[in-house]
Amino acid sequence: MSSSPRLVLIDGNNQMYRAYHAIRDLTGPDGRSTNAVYGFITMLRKLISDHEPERMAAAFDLRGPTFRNKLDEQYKANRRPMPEDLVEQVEGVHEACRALGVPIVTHQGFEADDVIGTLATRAAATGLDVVIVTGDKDFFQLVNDRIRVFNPRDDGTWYDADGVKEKFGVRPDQVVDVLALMGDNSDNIKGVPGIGEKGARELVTNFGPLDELLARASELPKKKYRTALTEHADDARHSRDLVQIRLDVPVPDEPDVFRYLGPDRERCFALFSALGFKSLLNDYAPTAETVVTDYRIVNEVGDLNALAKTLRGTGRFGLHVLTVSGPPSRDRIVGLSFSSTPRSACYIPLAGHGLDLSGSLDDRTVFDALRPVLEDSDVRKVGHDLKRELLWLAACDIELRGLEFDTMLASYLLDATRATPTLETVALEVIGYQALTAESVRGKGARAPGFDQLPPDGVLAFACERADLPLQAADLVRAQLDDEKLGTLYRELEHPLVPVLAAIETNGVRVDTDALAAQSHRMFALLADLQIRIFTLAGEEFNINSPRQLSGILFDKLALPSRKKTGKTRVASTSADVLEELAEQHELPRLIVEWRGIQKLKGTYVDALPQLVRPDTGRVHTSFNQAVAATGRLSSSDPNLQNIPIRTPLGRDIRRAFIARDGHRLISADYSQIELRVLAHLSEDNALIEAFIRDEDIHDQTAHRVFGDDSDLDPHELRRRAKIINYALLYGKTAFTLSRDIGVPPKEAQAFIDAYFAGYPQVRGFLERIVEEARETGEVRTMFGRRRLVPELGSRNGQIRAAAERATVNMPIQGSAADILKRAMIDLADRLPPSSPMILTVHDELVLESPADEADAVAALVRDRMAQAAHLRVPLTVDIGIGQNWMDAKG
DNA sequence: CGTCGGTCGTAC
DNA sequence: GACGTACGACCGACGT
Repeated sequence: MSSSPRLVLIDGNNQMYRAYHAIRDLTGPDGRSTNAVYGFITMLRKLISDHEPERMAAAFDLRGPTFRNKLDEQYKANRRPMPEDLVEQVEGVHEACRALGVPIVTHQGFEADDVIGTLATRAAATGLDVVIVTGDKDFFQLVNDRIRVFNPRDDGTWYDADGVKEKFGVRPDQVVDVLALMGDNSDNIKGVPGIGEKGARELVTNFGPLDELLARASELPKKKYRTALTEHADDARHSRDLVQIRLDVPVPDEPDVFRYLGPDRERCFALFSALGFKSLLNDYAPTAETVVTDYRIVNEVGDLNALAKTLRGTGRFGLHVLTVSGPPSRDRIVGLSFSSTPRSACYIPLAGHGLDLSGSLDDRTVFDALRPVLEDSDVRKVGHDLKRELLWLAACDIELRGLEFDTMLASYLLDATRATPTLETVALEVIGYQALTAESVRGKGARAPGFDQLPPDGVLAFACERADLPLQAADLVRAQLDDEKLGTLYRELEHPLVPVLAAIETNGVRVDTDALAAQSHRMFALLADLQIRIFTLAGEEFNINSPRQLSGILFDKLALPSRKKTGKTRVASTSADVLEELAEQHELPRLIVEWRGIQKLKGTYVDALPQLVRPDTGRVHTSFNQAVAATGRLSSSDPNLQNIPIRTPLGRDIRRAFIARDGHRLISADYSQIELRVLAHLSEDNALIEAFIRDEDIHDQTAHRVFGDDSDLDPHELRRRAKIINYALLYGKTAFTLSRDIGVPPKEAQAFIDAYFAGYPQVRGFLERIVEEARETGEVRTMFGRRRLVPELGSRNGQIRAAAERATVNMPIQGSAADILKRAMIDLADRLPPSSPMILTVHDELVLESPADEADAVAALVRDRMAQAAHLRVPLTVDIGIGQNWMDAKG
C-alpha cells in the first residue's frame, strides 16, 4: 500500500448512488430500504480499516439550485430524480457518516464536487496529501503531486497524474478541456457536437488547451472538427465552465475538524440496531473494557461461605463451569463462576488450574460449601447450555437441581434456522453487549493454551461473564418466548428434557470392543484383497479415497462415460449411483463401491467407536444436542449414535456390537411410521386416516392406490416403490428424483405422484396450505408450536424458493414427530424404574437397558407411554423388541 | 502443520 | 437443479 493519505475526502453522493445500485433488496426491520446505507457503511468501514486515514470528511450535495443552474438552466435537467427509496435513505447515510466519526461538509449553492475541490486544494497547499474517494472521472482534473483519486471499485488503484494519463488518456490539467469538448449526457452538458471522447482527447493532446485550440480552429486538418469548433466555440467555453470544479467555495477553514477520531460506538450501535445491520453490531456493542463490573476471585473460606450465603439469599443465580476446553477426552473442570446480581460475579479457581494455586481453596472445601445451594431445587439456576453445567457438576458428585432457564435453548426456539446460539450471540442480540470469547482469552488455534494453563485472574472476566450474562438475558429472552408463543413449548418440552438427556448421556452404551476389533481385522483383509484387484484393473496404484484421483482413473484413463459433475469443483462425480451404472460396463466401478462401503464402515464406526469408549465406564457416552436440528430433532455427536448402519449385513454386525450389561437386555422401541401418521393427522386425509385406523400396511395401501390392482409387477416390488413414494412426499421430492429412485421415466414418476394425490386428496391440499400460510406468516409450526422461520419462501431465486418450500412441508411432519418422542421421553423419565434407564434415542426410537427379569414389564410400560405421548386422529403404534444387542432388540 | 471447503456416505 | 434433518471421514487447497 502506498503511503498513508493525510486527508481522505469522500464524494458522498457518488458513493451513495454506487451503494444503492450495487446492493439490491435490502430492507430493515420496518420494511424500508436500507441497501444504500448498508453499502455506504461497508465502503466507509473498509476504507477506514484498509487505510487508517488521519483526516476524513464526506461531502454531499444539498437540495436546491447551484451556481451551475444559474449558468445554464438545462444543467442536469434531463437527469431522473433520485429514486424514492434512495431519498428516504439519505438521512441514514448522513447519520452513518457522523456515527462513524466522519464529518459531513456541504455548502448551499455548490455541489459536493466543488466543496471537495476547495478542501482538497486548500489542504494540498498546506502540505497535506489528499485522496478523493469517488467513481466520477471528473475529479481527474484535480489530480496533482498532492492530490490523488481513489475509486473503491477499481480495487487498490490510486490515480496520480500518471494513473490519470493511463486511464483517461490525458494529463490532469487537460481533463477539463476534454470533458468540455465531449460533453456529458447525464449532466446534460452539450459539449461540441460531433466530438466524442476520443476526438476530444486527440484535439487537446495535439493542439493544446481549449482557448488555444479554439483560436487555431481554422488550422485543423479535419474539416469535421474545423467547422464544429468554429461554430460551437461558445458552447465549448460554456461547457468548460460547467465541468470545471470550483476551488473557491467559502467553506470554513478548520482542518482539525476533519481529524479522524474513530467511531462513536454508542451512536453506531443504536443506528445499526435500528437499521437491522446485525452483522455490524458486534464491532460497536459495549465490551468488557467499557462496562463497569464487579468480578472477583474467591479463594478464601470466608468469601466462599459468604458466596454460598448470598446465593441462597437471592434464591436465583447464573452459573458456569469453566473447563480446559480441549479435546473432549481430555477436558477437565477448571473453575466455577456464579452471579446473583447483574454485572457482578465470583470466580472460584479449582485444582484444575495447572498453575500453583497455593493459598487457594481445595476442591472438596468448595464443593461442600456450595453443594447445598446447588442441590436445592428451590434455588433457581440460570445458564447457557445447562445440560453441560449439569453434567460437569455431576462429575464432581453434585446433582444440580432447580434449573430455571437455559438461554441457549430458549434463543434457539426463537430462531431454529441458524446455528446453535452461542452466549456471545445471545448477549449481543438481547442485551447489546459484546461478550468475551474463549479465543480472545486463550488465543487462536489448536496450540492455544487450555484454560487450565492460564492464571485465575486471566480467566476471571471470561468465566464471570458466562455466569452473569445468562442471568442478565434470561428475563428478556423469556419475554421474547412468550411474545412469540413459544413459552409453553419451552417450559413443557425443551426445558424438562435437559435432565432427561443428561441422564441418558451419563448412562452411556456398552460396546463390545472385542467384536469390533475382530471385525476390523476381517475388514482389513477384505480391503487389502479388493485394493489389489482395483489397482490391477486400474493399471496403477492410486488413492481410492480420493474422488479426484478416482475420477482420473475412471473417466480419463479408462475413458468410461461420465454422467455428471460435482457441484463446486466440476470434477466428474464418482458417487455411488454413478458407479453402479458404470458397473455394467466395467468391473472396476463395482469393486470401488464395495471398497468404499467397507472403508466407510471401518473408518467411521468399527475403528472409531472403541476409541470413544470412556475408560472409567467402559461405555460410549454420546452428546445429544437440542439446538442443532432446525426441525426440533435431537442430534447426536461424539460419537454420532444416530447413524449406526443397519442396511447391509456388515453394517448390522456393527449394531450387534452395542450390547447390554451382563444380566441385562436392550429394549428397542420405535414408533411405527410416525411421520406418515403425523401427516394423516395434520392433513386429515380420510383415506390415510382410515388406513391407519384399520391398521393396514400403509405401503401396500399406497401401492394399491397408485399402481392399481392390475399391475404386472411383483407385489414386493410394488410395495417397495410405494414406500419410496410415501416418503418422497414427506421430503417434497420431485418427479425427477423419484423417477431415478424407482427406475421409471420421469413422466411415469409424475403420473405416480398424481395418482398418489388422487388417492389421498386431502394431502395435496394440506401441503399447499402449509406453504401458503408460511409464505404469509414467514414461519411454519409443528403440532406443539415449535416454529421454523422460512423467509426464503419469498426469494426470487427459484432454486432457493423451491428448497424453502420442501423444508416448509417437511418441518411440521418431522418436527411434530420429534416433539412426540420428546414428550414420551419426559413422561417415561419419571415412570421408569431406576434400574431400567433410557440409553439412546434415534428420532423415532428409544433404547433402554433393563435387567433381564424386568425387561418385559418395562417394555410394556414403554409401549404404553409412547403410544399415549400424543393423541392423533390415528393410533400411534410402537414396535418393541428385546435382545442381548441392539440388532437383536430391533426384532 | 493446521484450517476449511468439498465430496461422499451413514441414519431416520 | 432436482430429497427433508443430521454427523463425520477423508482429501486437498490454502495459509502460516
